[in-house]
Amino acid sequence: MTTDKKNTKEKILEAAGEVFAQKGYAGATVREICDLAGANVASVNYYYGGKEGLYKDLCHHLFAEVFDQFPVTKDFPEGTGPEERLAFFVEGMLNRLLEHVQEGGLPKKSQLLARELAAPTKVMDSLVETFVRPTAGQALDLIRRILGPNVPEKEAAKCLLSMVGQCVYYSLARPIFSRLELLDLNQPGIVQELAEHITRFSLGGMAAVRREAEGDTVSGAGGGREGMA
Amino acid sequence: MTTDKKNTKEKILEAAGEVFAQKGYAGATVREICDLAGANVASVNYYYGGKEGLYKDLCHHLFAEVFDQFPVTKDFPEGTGPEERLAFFVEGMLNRLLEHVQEGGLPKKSQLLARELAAPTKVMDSLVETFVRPTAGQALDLIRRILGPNVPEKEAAKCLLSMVGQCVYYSLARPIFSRLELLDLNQPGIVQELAEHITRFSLGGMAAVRREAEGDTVSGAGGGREGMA
DNA sequence: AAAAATTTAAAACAAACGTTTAAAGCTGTC
DNA sequence: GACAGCTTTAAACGTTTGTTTTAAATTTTT
Repeated sequence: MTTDKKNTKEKILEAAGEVFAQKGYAGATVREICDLAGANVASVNYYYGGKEGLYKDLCHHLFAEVFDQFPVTKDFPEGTGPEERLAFFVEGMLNRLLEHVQEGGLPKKSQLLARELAAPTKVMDSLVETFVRPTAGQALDLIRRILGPNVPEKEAAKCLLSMVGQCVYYSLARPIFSRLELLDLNQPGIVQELAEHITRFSLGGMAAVRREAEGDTVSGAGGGREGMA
Repeated sequence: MTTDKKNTKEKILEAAGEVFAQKGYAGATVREICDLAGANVASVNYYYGGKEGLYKDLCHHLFAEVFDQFPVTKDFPEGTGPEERLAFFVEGMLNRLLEHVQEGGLPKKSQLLARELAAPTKVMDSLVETFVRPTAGQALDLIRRILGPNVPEKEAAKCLLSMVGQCVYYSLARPIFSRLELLDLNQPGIVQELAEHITRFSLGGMAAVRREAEGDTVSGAGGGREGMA
């Protein structure tokens, strides 16, 4: 009963993570996955019904894992302000995207996410509904509270995208800024450092959006909501 | 001498743009490209030395086109502040990434960029050196001027990534937020609207970073540098 | 221990891949 | 018109792809 050696099914899933992340869906081959798993070529069809089924199972497995591991909300004390909650959200989000940096593994989830963004498969639909939509809703609530009642809904959505965009970009654009030598993601504590930056940057950005919505005229006296974090 | 009908070579490049963007490098087939171009299967090898050569030529061709079409700097009047220059930069950058939205074509460049990010090929190196590095340098200069002398270089780099990250995200993450119905990129004037948002958001974010670097103590009196856009 | 169900294994499948080949078509110059 | 130099064509090349098949091995149940 699987005491020492793992299931063939699990070994295939693990190997698929490596190969799909590295080669993409089209680029990966069933043979390479099975070789890496030490299993026969026919195993993929036997356990997952084919290459496509394996890919879908893998995606859901990986995302469920990392979403479980890093929450973006928690039970704060009653009076906790939205700024502090946002900081926690950003750090959780960034951890989900950059988990591999600290754990020292291959960036499987980020790679698969990047590939799904570049070429959405059928998996994208279920991923968005299962994982992204709830998270986005939580973030939008926070953002609305920070922006106040005078900022239109559309502006709040743009702020959400601006904030999430930063998080995702640090994960996605690594091939670019590693070549530019702008930032070394491999130094210790980098994820928390980035989380702090993104939180500060985004709070500043949202303060500017709020000032704009509430009219520039009263900007002299501090706008009413920064400097109190 | 190519009066009406185009060169076979050019027709192949055009068809390659469609197919590579839609299917990716591994997913695209030489046969499909040639069929779409109305050319023989052997043409790709004849003109471009193979699938790989065609892909490289295509990438450079497309990026050169869009970088030419949308500059991110221009000759401003002498006294123009960095904020206004940044607004121009952001709009140019966003136009490069979302050009297809206004022109109503397929997002070939964005797709290819997304795919290169997800799985960098040899092309990524030359793309970064030819197109990205100069642009990043220009942006970093602007950002340094906005942040002032007290902000460390590393913080400036993070601000650059935060700003560029927003621009890229609006282009890259379309498969996600179109499913979330957060933002409709197809409405007229959306690119300029987003450019204004990103500029405002980023200036606010950088103001916050600057305040942090110059010490939070003097934050009460407005920080000294926003509200004058 | 025998029987049944599950899992692994090797081999073969047709289809599709990028590329090559060799011949035919074309265009311009002498 | 004949020759040379590009260009285009159809066919075939050897690989590699995902999947299927058939049988042996293993595990579970009786």
